[in-house]
Amino acid sequence: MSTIYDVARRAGVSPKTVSRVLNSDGPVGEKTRETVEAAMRELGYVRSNAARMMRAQKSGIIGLITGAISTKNQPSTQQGLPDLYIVQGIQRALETSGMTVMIADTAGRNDRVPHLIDTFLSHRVEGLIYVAEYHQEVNLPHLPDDTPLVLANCFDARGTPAVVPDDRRLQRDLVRRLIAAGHRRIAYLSLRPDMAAGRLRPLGYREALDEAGLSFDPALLQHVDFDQSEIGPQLLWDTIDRMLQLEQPPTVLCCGNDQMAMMVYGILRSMGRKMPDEIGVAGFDNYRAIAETLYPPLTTVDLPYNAIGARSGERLMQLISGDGRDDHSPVLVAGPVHWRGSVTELRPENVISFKTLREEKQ
Amino acid sequence: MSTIYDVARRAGVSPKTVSRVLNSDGPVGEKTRETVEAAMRELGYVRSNAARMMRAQKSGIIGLITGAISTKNQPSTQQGLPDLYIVQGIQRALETSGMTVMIADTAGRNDRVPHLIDTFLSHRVEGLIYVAEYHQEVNLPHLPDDTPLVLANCFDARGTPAVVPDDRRLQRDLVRRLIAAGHRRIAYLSLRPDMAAGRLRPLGYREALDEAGLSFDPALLQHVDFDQSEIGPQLLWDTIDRMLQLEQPPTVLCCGNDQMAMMVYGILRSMGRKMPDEIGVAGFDNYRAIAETLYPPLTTVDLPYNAIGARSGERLMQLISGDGRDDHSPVLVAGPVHWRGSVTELRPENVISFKTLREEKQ
DNA sequence: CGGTGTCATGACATCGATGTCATGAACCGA
DNA sequence: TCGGTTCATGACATCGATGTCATGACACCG
Repeated sequence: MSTIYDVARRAGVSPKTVSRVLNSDGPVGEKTRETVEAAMRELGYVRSNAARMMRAQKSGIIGLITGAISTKNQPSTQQGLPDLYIVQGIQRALETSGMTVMIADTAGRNDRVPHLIDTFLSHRVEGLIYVAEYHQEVNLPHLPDDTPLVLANCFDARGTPAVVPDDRRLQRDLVRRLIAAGHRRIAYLSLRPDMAAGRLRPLGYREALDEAGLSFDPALLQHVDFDQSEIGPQLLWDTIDRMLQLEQPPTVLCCGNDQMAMMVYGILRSMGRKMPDEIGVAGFDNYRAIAETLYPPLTTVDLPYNAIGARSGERLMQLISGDGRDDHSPVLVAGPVHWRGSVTELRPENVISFKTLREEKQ
Repeated sequence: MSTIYDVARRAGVSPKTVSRVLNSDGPVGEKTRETVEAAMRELGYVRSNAARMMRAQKSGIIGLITGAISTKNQPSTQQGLPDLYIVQGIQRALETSGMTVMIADTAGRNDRVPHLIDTFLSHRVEGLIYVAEYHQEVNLPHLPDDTPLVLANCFDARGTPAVVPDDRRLQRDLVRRLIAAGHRRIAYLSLRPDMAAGRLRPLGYREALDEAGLSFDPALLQHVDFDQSEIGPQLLWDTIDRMLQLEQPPTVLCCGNDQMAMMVYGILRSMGRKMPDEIGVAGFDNYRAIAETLYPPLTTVDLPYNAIGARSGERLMQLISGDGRDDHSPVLVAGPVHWRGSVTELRPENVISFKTLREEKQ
């Protein structure tokens, strides 16, 4: 591959002049510039990043550590593709910055993280983002102080800058909307409580109930470990069955995520329940491949992974430029409710007394 | 960040000796080695890739170009996450090679590909892999001859080394299996014929019918552009409705992919058809998030994107080492049929005459 | 017309790791 | 004991781009 020297020789100028043309540094004569540009074209010259970076002491590289790529063939993924969308958002946020994003994958093994960090450091990355597959607490090895780090979709105990979903608010918004549609008996099939989502979302659920003056019925809030491959569906079936046997059965089932909702569709139909007229279903995530393809399409709330990524990227650029290095409060991100065919708006006479609530929603 | 010189000074040796410790090059005295290693530890030394690569004229970097990350929020993704799994496979294949994989995303815009290639060349990648989101023909800009390129999940007219799914064989294997299970009226809801998959898979379908001596009924093979967001579901509904009205209706519906199958589940149930007893459904891709979560679980055939990635990685390493540079035949990859609850094995008395076929399947 | 500035260009050093060659010490066999 | 060998180490050049400083050619001003 040709170098700046080759170009210089061919154009009959000094390497420095070629460099000037490349970077529009100092002044270059019009004719000289053209000769040099021609030479570069003819040789198919591409500037060496290694040499450049070495001189400049800046790599222009952002390192991204994620399991997005390799963890996606678990027996059944409990969530959508959060980390993937996050990565996408990061790329979008950084593409205007001129930085090159390097992605490294953990291959599902957290013990490889230190090694990946080392590789990145050897490339002298200017910043690192660690992306978790679901909202959780993590504990990364320490980094040299001059390399900023942002945690996306996770947080740690050291107060490292983090960007996480606002689970509580999202669930609250969704339930608010269901209430505004006239629903009063709202069941919630939650994720395992050892996950951040399984802890925070029920809080939002209750918050919405409280606001509307609806009493909380413990029988309607159940944690279901639905993605255990064997007994998961059975657990889900039993839980739903029990709820439907209640004296005042729910009119909507809120699911921990869209994938659980998909499973619930099959179960309700096997039970002979008509959706959405007899019973509605709501998801969480707005995992479009599912939410829009299911029949009827799924009402759900948008966990904006893209935005989480984008905000992470922005936060990192901020840190690189030296700003907000001692701001330790996490960035919370939320998204809109998507109202689709899987939940009925109950008849107006039921809804009318909640007019105010409904307006507030907007 | 500290350099080899800092380490040398601290250890009281020359930089070259430090280099020798790092690379286990020439001989180093036991005590010297320990001193140097201690110095490195104390300084938190990490070797600079830029300098190394510059000297060595080798980057140890493989470039990956894909839309895997950004294309995943199309209104409804027509396929699973093929390119993602492919990327995963590539990583797995390359992780033992000591190469660093750099992933660049097209952000859904093919016009950015030349720019990405330039970026990679400026990093002096030792090889490139282009990953397509679905099996198709592509046309990339020319590369300098000394940088090898492999096409994954796509091919071009120039005979660039390529690794693609064996769509024809996969569909044939699936239909063979259905026939072995006793099915005779097998409908095929195919993808658009302008996609490689929409052309090749019907060939496999017919091949399996021919083998078994079953006559081909054109009424049972329909191309459905199901992922047009508005009319898609309606088209699918009408097509299925028409097929079920036939004098001899099908006993199984083969779908162009698992996502179409998911939609078909909803439609059949809305029509009041019981699955799998009245009618079976089969998919394509073994997109597990769908196939295993649907109720009942989906019978489908495994399009092994992982393997496509792995083979691509291996092929690239081969090219880099100089082997098989003039082998232009594409690598074809297939996977197994996954038999799940969405299709019934018809009663033995129906099946018995096909014993031979059934045995052959194994 | 000499001095001062601007413009266009080049010589040279530098970034960090490492290949090449040189040097000195210890060691070995004859 | 001496020439040859191996071992341990260092001096120096090199990779390609670019920052710093220098140089020569004009132009402009008083």
